Amino acid sequence: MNAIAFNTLDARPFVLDRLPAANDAGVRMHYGRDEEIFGEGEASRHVYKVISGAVRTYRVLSDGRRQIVEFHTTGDVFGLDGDRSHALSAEAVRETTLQVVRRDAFLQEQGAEPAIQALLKTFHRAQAHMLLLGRHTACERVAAFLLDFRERAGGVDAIDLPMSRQDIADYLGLTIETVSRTFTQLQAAHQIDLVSCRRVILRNPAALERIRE
Amino acid sequence: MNAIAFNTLDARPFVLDRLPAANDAGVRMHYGRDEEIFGEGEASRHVYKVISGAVRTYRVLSDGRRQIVEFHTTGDVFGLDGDRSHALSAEAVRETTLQVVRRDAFLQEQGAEPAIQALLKTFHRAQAHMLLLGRHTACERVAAFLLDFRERAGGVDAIDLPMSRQDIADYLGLTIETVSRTFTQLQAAHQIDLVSCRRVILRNPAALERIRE
DNA sequence: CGCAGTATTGACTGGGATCAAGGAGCGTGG
DNA sequence: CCACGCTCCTTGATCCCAGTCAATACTGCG
Repeated sequence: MNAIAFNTLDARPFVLDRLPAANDAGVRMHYGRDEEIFGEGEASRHVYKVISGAVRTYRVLSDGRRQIVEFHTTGDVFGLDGDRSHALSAEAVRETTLQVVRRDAFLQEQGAEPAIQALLKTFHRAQAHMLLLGRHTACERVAAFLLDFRERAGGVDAIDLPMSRQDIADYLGLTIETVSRTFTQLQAAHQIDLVSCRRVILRNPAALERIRE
Repeated sequence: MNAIAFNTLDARPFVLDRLPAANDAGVRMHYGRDEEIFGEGEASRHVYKVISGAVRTYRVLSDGRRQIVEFHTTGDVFGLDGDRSHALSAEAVRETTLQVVRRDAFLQEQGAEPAIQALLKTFHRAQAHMLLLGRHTACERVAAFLLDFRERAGGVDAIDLPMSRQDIADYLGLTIETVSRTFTQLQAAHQIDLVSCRRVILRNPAALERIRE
């Protein structure tokens, strides 16, 4: 009853709350492109692990600017933003499958060791991203972004970006035009190859690392 | 013996490692202005709680730019940056007393609940700071900074900043000149009063909140 | 084919960085 | 007590990177 009363806008948490409590391993959920996973201000009852696909967590400021806080890809855990309620919103960047577990179960399982490890990892990512946003040029940000996704792809030099230019811009604290221009520059410098706008080949990762610092 | 071999540059960890293991509540340490608490790359064996004073955690980039990741004041816990070794350096902003506990003891105590809470708090601060650095004007950053320290001071409108303009600049991702100019602007707009360069009175916190958004 | 959404490119603007000079605070020593 | 030197802060002038505005090109899809 509670779940119905507090979730009239969204059927998903309702479904989850009805799951047998014994099922601590959680449940798999599927989301389509741009589908909302949770919204800022919603009660924070679950933790999510990416099985496949990609997720963006973000915040929209009062003037409409959007800051993407993090992209989560296969294996990443997210949803621990905020205390009792979410400080961020989360959406699927593309077709995405998630493992969803109850937040309290996740934080308490097995001496909380997995929870702490996941939290530490997310925290360290956030710190790294903060350092990037501090005082870096557009070129440094884009280079760091590409190298990050190269690493996530297992070190392969051909990357398929799941997200749009707008997503990248909002993640790096730049405009879509600046991101586009920077890609073009890097291509002109023979450091990347833009096969299509979503498919990038890193021609010279070492040079990108030098740019990133 | 281990402790001596691996800490010839710094006597402090040596001292800590020699403490009886039974003393899980930790030990108090005192640091003078600008004194290093730990350095980037050092083994990450302890967690710190601020008893009094203020601490900055930061990273110096290869070109000399410094990004201050966070200021820690009374009650804050820090030192969980990095996994086995510190990703950041930490220094006392001014005379500071810390409670120092062993990292493993801290992460395992009482079902790890306090550790998770401390970690979540630091994480949420990092997220908030990231949002600030994303795409905000100098004015918005400074306003947010002042309101943050107002809150830390318990909501009093007269704030004594423990740190220099350079520290503030490196924290907000601005230059010292821009920080100074912004303070001057806010004073001209009667929103703050600069009694001295370290002592600020917030004349109109509501206006600052509007600037911050 | 035409349409809509997305990406690229160009011209111009502006906020903050940079370079440079001057002022304020403060401890030290005569 | 003041003079001196040092550090930190403030102010001014100019420059440049990225934002803004605008037009064009690309892409996928009905």
